[in-house]
Amino acid sequence: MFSPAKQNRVFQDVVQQIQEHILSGTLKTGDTLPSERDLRTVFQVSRGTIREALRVLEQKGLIEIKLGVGGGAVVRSASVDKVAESLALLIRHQKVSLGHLAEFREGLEGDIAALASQRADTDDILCLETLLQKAQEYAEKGTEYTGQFLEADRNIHLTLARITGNPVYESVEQIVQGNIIPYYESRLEMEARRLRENCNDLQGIVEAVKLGRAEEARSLTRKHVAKFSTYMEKKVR
Amino acid sequence: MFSPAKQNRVFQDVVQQIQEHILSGTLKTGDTLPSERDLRTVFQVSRGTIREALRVLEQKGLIEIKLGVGGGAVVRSASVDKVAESLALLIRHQKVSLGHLAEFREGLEGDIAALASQRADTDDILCLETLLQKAQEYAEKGTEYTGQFLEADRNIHLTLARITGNPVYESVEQIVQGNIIPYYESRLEMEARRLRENCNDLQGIVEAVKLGRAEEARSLTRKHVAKFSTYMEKKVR
DNA sequence: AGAGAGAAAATGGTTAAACCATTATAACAC
DNA sequence: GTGTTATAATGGTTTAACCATTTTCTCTCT
Repeated sequence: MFSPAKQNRVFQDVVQQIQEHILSGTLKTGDTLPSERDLRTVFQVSRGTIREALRVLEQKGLIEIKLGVGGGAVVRSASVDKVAESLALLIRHQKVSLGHLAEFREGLEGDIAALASQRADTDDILCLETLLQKAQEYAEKGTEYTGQFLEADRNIHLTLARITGNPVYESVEQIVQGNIIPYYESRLEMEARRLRENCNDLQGIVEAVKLGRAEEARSLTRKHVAKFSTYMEKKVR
Repeated sequence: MFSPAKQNRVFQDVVQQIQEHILSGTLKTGDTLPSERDLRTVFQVSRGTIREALRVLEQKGLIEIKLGVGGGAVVRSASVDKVAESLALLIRHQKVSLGHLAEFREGLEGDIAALASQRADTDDILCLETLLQKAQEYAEKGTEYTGQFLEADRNIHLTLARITGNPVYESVEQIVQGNIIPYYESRLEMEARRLRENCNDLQGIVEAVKLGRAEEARSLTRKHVAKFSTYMEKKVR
């Protein structure tokens, strides 16, 4: 029925006003805000208050600060960095487990692969096949190249996300990968046999995408991702 | 090869030190940091600098500030709020279209429904059936109750997300709904027939979840969500 | 005229001291 | 005891000053 009464801190109003103008487009990416001393007169508050507001906006990823003449607060282009950062904090605080993230990833990558199958053009396929070939090369070179293989694998998934043409999938994919891959790399030590097995998975996925078989691509991708998660669980135990 | 040289702002060092102690567990949830005036002497910096650091930590969701005697910065239990907030900012800032968000939602809700089917216990089913009944009542009352019907629909989806037991799904679901529902409500004016049709969709989904038929639940849910999106597109044109 | 050095100015970063607003606790009056 | 009031601790805000960095302009030397 009631919502918590808001704290009336002056800097929050400053944050709110500037944020609205950024989100509504009045302030565009690359625009520079007035200097702190000018903002002081605009908002009729002290410089300290202005600076607290700028710290919040900076932490939200909406602006960055440049020094010197002509410097000041510059409106940033939207990026996934801050989402990834706060998700990483949650994981370190153990509110979200890697298992939860891996499960989410399984569904996510499945949906992405299914959509990509329906939308990939010949250039996209070519790109995927190039990446696949790299992955195969690293896989054949053996376990010393696990890192490079995983990077190729990661690129294939990112490319699939790009092929969907949907920026939401692209961003979420980046966020999830940014938080889950470091764990894979530090904890997965695959045998050569596993590397080749994963590589075959990837080949099957690319093939399904090429042929436009959405549900097959989804299913193969889910199994592929789930396999990684299973390795993880064994290692974590 | 090189990474960007870090800016040496004093408050960032303060942030870093406090954050490390929170994440490492030296500072536990509920602990209170020393007062700003004490921190000033601890870190040997001015109060303004301390306050800028506290604003950053607050925005990260690591602390919250209480007023008055015995107040100060209290270590928070990490929550998904900040991830949700920054993801919502990203969506708004990127000017993600409703179509993209709706498409993402289709996959998301499908995955959620599939998982929920495998995990719902008898209490969960009861909860879903109660919500379903409410939705049916509003649907029968006609188009004046579209708002209430949509709220019931929203609750069913949120409940399914909760049933997965995966906080990632729960928060992503909340974010998507928070960014997409306002548009539905302002632009959708359903005919009575459509209301009942949607209601039947929901009934089918709940039934599939009850019987543990994951793929059926996924498929029905995708169609249900896609139907909303189609209405939207017609209205937007 | 061109190039380099250096001064000047704009701007963020930091400090210090003071006062206001809010809140818990202690002291006091009944 | 109980209710009220005073006190003190603490965050919120203001002001004024100075430092550090960076750009731009100017001047000097060749």
